[in-house]
Amino acid sequence: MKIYNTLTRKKEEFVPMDKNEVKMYSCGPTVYDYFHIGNARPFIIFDTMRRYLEYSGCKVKFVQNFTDVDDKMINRANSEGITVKELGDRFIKEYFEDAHALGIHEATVHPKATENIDAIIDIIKKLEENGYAYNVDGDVYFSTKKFREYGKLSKQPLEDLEAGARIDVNEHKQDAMDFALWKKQKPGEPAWESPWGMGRPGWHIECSAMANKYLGETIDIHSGGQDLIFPHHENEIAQSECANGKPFANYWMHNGYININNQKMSKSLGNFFTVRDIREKYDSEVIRFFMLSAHYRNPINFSDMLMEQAKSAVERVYTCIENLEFLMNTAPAGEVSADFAAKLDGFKKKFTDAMDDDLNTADAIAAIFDIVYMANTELNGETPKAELEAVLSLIHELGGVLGLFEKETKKSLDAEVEAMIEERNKARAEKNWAKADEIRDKLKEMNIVLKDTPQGVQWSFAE
RNA sequence: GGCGCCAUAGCCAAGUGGUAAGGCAGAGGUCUGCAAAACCUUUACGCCCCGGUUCAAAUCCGGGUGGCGCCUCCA
Repeated sequence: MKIYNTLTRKKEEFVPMDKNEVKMYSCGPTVYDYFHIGNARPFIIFDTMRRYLEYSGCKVKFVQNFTDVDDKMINRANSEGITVKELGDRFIKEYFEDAHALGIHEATVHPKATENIDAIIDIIKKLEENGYAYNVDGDVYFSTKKFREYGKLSKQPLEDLEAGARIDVNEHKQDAMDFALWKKQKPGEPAWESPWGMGRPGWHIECSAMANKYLGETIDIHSGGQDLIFPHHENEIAQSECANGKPFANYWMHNGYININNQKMSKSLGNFFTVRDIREKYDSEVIRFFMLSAHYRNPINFSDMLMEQAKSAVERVYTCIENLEFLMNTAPAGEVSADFAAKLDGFKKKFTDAMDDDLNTADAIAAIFDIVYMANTELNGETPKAELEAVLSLIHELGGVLGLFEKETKKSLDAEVEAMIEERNKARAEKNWAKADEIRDKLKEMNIVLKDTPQGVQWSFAE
């Protein structure tokens, strides 16, 4: 598999350090609010990455943190009149609700910053010992000038960064580009004991500490949104590599933004939609399909029209699945022919080739639509049951890698509906169209749509 | 000022040297009592513009134009 590595700005063959366990770290949410659709992109993308690695036979240790203490958390907790912990607990719960709905598997570990203060203090101590950190009256900073490679991820030499830096009003820092590792407690703020006095972790150190603690000094893949490249990921590299003297991450993956009218969606611009809100209008799989319908590094626009398009596309696949399930009822026995098996392998290869090429989910989805087209055009009442089963299972197998088409479609007809359909069939046989339509309308009110096909009456739930 | 990304049909979107995937929407048709679904056919002589390299360019190179992002918390 090839991965575009932000560190080298090239697509590279992915070679994990340990074939038996890929180590992945992805920056998780700051749990001060519901997450928005822009936040959801990396969650979905890297969940898909993880699923695909697992599908390919790798074991994956996937760590995604919760930032549950920082300025935003504190401000929000204050304005709501609750503690930072209460706020964090609440939105961690809300995160899981939305994440589960979106088919995002739980990470192997979801560490919280506040529960890893020891690890954070340890790494700051190491940085101090190694001469990269300095303490100014209880605030501890990282000295960027000491780390020669600072800027290697964002490809920005320190001098250029400094030239562009806005004035940071902080007389404690030795240099404008230095950043806080440990922040001295201010009145009313949550704080922990440390060698530098009461305080809390800085913005970037938690990821270095938790990646180290749960995955080791060097990890395979580190991922997140493009806006984290600088300064967050740059600082993580500085911290981890200066503390451990080893490369931090071998591959850096960054997803593009979700835009509204071609402008980045963000909390500060106020042009965002929460997943919670969108879920009221669209099925979660539609949201997921939308995310995966473009390459993860490209920006995508979000709009109702595009969601409607995604919805129709998802429905096309489900219609095909339902049709196949329907055909199964009366399918003749028989084996899967060699030709047919080869055909299915071809689809599978197209799918894995696409995924192997830097997670090209758009092409992978196209492979699934190729299967749909084949099923719609070539399969019918004569097709052996085994072949229908094979197609269905392939759609579910490949869909499962993307977290799509996983919904249960099997229905259990209750006796009442069955009787109504039977009654309508009788009416149709007698060419009593008025009565037939009346029954069909009644079923429609019950959210059941009928389709008259050469094989008999097929039905499905509307929507 | 520094670093970087993007530009493909009405809409979305793959494709990085070999002659334009896929989805949505539209049109015509098949099937049907009607409908729905499905299927078939059809929709870019061209991939922002201008040059260049090549037998061959959406794809590589140079120069433009337009849009966006990071450099400040941000996925």
